[in-house]
Amino acid sequence: MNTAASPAKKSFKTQMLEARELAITASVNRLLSEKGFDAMTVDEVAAEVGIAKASLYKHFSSKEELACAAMVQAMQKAQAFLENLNQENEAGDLADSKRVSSPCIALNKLMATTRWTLQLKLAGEMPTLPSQNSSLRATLMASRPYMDGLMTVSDLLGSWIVQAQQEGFMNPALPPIAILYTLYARACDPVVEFLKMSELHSDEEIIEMVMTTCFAGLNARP
Amino acid sequence: MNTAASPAKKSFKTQMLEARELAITASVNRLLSEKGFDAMTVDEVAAEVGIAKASLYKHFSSKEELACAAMVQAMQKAQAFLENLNQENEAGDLADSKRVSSPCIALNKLMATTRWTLQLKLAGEMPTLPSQNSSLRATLMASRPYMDGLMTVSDLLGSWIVQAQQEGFMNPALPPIAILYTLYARACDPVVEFLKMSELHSDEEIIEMVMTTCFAGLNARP
DNA sequence: GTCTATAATCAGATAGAC
DNA sequence: GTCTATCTGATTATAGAC
Repeated sequence: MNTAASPAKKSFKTQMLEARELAITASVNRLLSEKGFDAMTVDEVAAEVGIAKASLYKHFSSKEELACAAMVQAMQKAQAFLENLNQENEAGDLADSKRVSSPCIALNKLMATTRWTLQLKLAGEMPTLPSQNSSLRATLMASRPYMDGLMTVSDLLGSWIVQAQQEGFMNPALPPIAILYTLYARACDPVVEFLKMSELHSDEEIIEMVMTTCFAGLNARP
Repeated sequence: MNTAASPAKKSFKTQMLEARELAITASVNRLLSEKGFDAMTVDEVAAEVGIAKASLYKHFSSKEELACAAMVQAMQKAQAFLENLNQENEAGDLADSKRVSSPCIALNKLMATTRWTLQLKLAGEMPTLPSQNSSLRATLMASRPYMDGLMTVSDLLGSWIVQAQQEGFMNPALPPIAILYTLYARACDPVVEFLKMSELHSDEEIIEMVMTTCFAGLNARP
């Protein structure tokens, strides 16, 4: 651990190491998004990063740890996005006097987050969640950084959901937890892949369709 | 193939064989629903059926064929359900004079189908679709019975979707294919499992919540 | 820390007796 | 057709030289 007095002291070696590990997690992230945890092999990761498999195991003690590191990184990225979104809107509220006490902000934040999630997914940067009982689940649940990130993200989204319900923009009959899960599920929505495979629509159109079905539903609105 | 003149001629041996294969597909169906194709092992199937693994391979030439047979059976079950639903409603229309030309029938059929799908899923009888590129996909796409069933089911659902849109009950801005995929996706919706794991709601409540988010959306309705 | 080579394990598939 | 025993290949993980 570095002291605040010598922040640049870790430069050479550790910086190289961190860069290498960043390259690894980036590759893992892409492969997790493309094939999922089970189908991804450690050989593939090593090949894509460009180092020997044994070297990978010097950085991460198992395939699960490897995937976990990538998931933690993705979770922290999400956390940063959400917190930034929160501050942006608060700042906007204060600065723009025309929008003072503008409603619908909580819903807009939730929609912006969902849109961002879908964009990541279409870009192949969204590691698929282990919805089924995988060996990865245990590792993730035992990972403090992952669980902390998940908790923070869930708390933020949860507060926006409750707010949007109180403001009358989201269905108050739905338990917030059900809404939260429904939004999380957009990160692994097979509809996105199916529509992408059909090649009938652009990425933007796909996002808008999924956003519509998610928030407005399939039924017609008056 | 039996002639119509001797329908009972296949009785003993082939009947036993068909019963055995039915038991196999039933076990496969359950395991596919519980763990998915990749996580399911042939050893497990053999153990659950109560025969040796080698005996399984006398019936099915590969793990893919094994799963395919179960998927075909599930698909035919779905087809039967849909066709029955179709006839039921037509008969009801003619018999009950009060309901003649009653609208909303197409939408009701779609909702009934979705509800049925969710019930199957909660009962552990819905084999998970190979959303990611699995070796199973190729086998399924090469299977005439499966593709025929899929086609029939899709055509029926598609016609109901278009009708519901024309009658003003479903969002006409959404391409029918997007609606079709969205309904298919309910068969592997992780929200169902998440809510089930939370143990806060009964199966009926879970179904109603997912139905609401699917058809009415997350947003409030006026 | 990185490499090559290899161990260890597990799962799909098969051989051959009955 | 069913069984036990075995083969084969793929994959995770490690040993040991550099």
